[in-house]
Amino acid sequence: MALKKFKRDTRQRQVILEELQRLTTHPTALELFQIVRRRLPKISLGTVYRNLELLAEMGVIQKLDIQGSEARFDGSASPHYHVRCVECGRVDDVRSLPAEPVHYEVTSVGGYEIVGHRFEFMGICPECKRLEAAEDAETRPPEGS
Amino acid sequence: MALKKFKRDTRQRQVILEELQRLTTHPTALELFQIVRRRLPKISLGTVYRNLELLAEMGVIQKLDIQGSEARFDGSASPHYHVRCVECGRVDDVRSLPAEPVHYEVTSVGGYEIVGHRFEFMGICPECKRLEAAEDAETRPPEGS
DNA sequence: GTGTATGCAAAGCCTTTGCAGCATG
DNA sequence: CATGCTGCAAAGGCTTTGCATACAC
Repeated sequence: MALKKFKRDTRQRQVILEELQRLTTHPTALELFQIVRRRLPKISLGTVYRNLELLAEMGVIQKLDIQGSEARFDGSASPHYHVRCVECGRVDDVRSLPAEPVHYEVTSVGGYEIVGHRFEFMGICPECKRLEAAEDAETRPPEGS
Repeated sequence: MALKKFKRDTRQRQVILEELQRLTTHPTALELFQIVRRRLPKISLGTVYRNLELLAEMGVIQKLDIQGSEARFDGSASPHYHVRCVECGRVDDVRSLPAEPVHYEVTSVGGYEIVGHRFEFMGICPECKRLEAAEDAETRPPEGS
């Protein structure tokens, strides 16, 4: 759709995009703000929100509405799914699945004209699994430490 | 399992559940509050939130975290997917799909232990399609025919 | 009687927005 | 230079929560 939505190429916008694309962690606006602030100490959170919204509208990045979480942002615009750790909230990419599981099979549902879909996984990340295992090992035997 | 999470059977809880189960519209907390208030004029929004949360935890109802929308609630606990109208925001059930499209095929993703998934459709509801068609007919001068 | 649930209202969180000055094209 | 963008801070929308009281058991 609209690719030239904005007119100016500001330093703030550059850095926000750069840092987001450098990350693989799908940060929240606040997290990204804190990172960007290391390079631009004067930047405001509002500017981060405004630019993320803009870049997402342009299709340069993706805004992720992950369940039970604030908005997170993905520096990659290519369609792919995500897994969210139900323990710690981190979000990772799922690149092992095709991005069109059933969408194209379902063009009409109950009178709706389907225009898209959302699909995401909930799981327990390796780190949290490790911690759980450690806790179990600690809890099970009678305490002794 | 965790069915007896709460101790008391209050009138507020009864009415909230009754009204939610009567509806097929997946109301927001506020919408349900306004409906319930017709029967219990003194009820507070906080009570509605607390009970919805509780009932969802118990598995009696479902809390839906639909994209780009406040939380909505579904009086049915049976797993099924939803379609959200991108125009007007209404949410309907999708009962024509099995509730396990790929989840059971994906027990592990990038080191995650998968415990669930979310899947929802975006579309244009019949009503909004009708309105769009009407607008088009109005905007576009009738040609030829 | 005891302790959970309620009503009320304030507070919390994330996000958006109004405004005046700044910097980009 | 014109004006889109920024920083600041206040406001907004949804949800949660502290507290004293009411009520289910």
